Amino acid sequence: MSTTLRPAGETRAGDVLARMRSDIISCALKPGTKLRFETLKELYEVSFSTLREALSRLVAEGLVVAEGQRGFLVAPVSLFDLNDLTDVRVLIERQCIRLAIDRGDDRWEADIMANFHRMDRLQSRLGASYYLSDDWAALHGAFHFSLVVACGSPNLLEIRQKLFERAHRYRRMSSQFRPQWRAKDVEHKMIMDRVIARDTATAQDLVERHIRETTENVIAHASHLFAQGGDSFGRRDPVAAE
Amino acid sequence: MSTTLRPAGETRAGDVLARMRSDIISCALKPGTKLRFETLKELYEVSFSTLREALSRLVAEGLVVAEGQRGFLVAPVSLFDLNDLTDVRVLIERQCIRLAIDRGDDRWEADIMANFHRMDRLQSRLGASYYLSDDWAALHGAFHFSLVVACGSPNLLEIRQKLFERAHRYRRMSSQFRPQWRAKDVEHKMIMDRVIARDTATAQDLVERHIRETTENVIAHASHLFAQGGDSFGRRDPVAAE
DNA sequence: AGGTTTGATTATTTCGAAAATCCGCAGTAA
DNA sequence: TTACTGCGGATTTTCGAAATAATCAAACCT
Repeated sequence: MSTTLRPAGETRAGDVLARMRSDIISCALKPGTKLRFETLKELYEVSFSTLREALSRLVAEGLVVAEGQRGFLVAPVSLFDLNDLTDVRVLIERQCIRLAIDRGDDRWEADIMANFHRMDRLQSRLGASYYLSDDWAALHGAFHFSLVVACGSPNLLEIRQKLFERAHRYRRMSSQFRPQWRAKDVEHKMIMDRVIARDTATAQDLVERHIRETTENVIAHASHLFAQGGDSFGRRDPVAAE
Repeated sequence: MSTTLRPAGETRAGDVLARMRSDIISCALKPGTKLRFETLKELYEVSFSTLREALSRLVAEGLVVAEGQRGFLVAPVSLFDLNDLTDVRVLIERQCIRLAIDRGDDRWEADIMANFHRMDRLQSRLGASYYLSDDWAALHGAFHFSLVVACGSPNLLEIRQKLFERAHRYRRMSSQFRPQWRAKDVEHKMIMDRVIARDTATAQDLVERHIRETTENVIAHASHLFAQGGDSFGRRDPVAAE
């Protein structure tokens, strides 16, 4: 499971939260799985209350759903959710990019290049199967984050981060079946170039295409996974007020 | 405090969650307040673990912040946060309106009119101080929700709802100092008319103005409250990655 | 035979005590 | 005086058992 071995720093519940989040995103805990307390207690070596706290927070992040008095389960995946998620991500990411280009300074530009370089180097070191690596995924996430960090909006960044993580779960679902990923590195370089050139419109369009094409790839390679669950696939009730 | 007395239906933690959320939004629990467990245990008549679960969820909703191993406190307010919140709300709400107008059907239109009517009637019944009423606030929330419910995006609606609640806290902060609110009902009617007429551009602009003017009113009447806390006011560190 | 109620089993939810951690203060040394 | 260190009290965090609710199946009634 998760290889995070940092007992210090924060609370134990916070540690379990981070590990569970990682395990859900990486699909070590599969979508739709019932989360039984006894099982989890063994897996993460903590007690009921601590688990409950971690689960509660994951519910609010949308990675776990709570069913009345019938426990928790890993948030199911569906074609509908993936498409909806993609549309919302495009909206948020375009705004982030726009603001970041408006407000970013030299230090921001340098940070982007540094992050790209690290991602790029690891990519060539890992070869064709880089997309399976959790380390690469972390650097990939850091690169995309560095592009928008200068937007200056904590709220926007927080929303973006949660959506990014949920989307990562879908990417991860499909990656184990995908023989080879397309040349994302070229796209990343183009996005970086347009962002640093402060070419807002083009940068936004490139990022939107980047997101949408990834979603299309996921659907092409992993859509058969959505049907297996039985429930929660296809169109959801659109009047799902909270 | 909260007058919600429905012990049945959901779990006790869910009940406490709802009551605390209500109390924070209505400023019965003031921004920046330290949330001591002993105090809360008396207030809500539950035990540590149950409180902890409710608090954890509120953290993820942005209404409470957790400080390492030093407990929880009601999320502080600040001019910076209010402005940021407003900008993000405008982005989200404009998109919701656009999609709802695209996708809404007759039933949706009827629902909007019904909600407006209920809000409008209560408003005239309450007279000049309607903005102090929690009941009116609930109907006001329901009206705005009905405008966008047809957007068909669960993710968008969920984000919108959380932002709306956080904004409501700011509205509430200022309402106790505001001698009289401007004629919001006229604005609401105009928004409804343009939405039902499927006049997307105008409806979006009206909603944006509605949100921004409310924020300006809050700042005009309650900005002095932001300074009292001492910390967390004015510009925040823009590189506040999570 | 089909459907419903009852009761045993399993899982979740809640509780309050015990362990771990933090904060303030006094005492000491530089 | 200022900075560092160790103790006492208060608060948070964690734990596992007890209470509560849901599930499943067998027996019962229609």
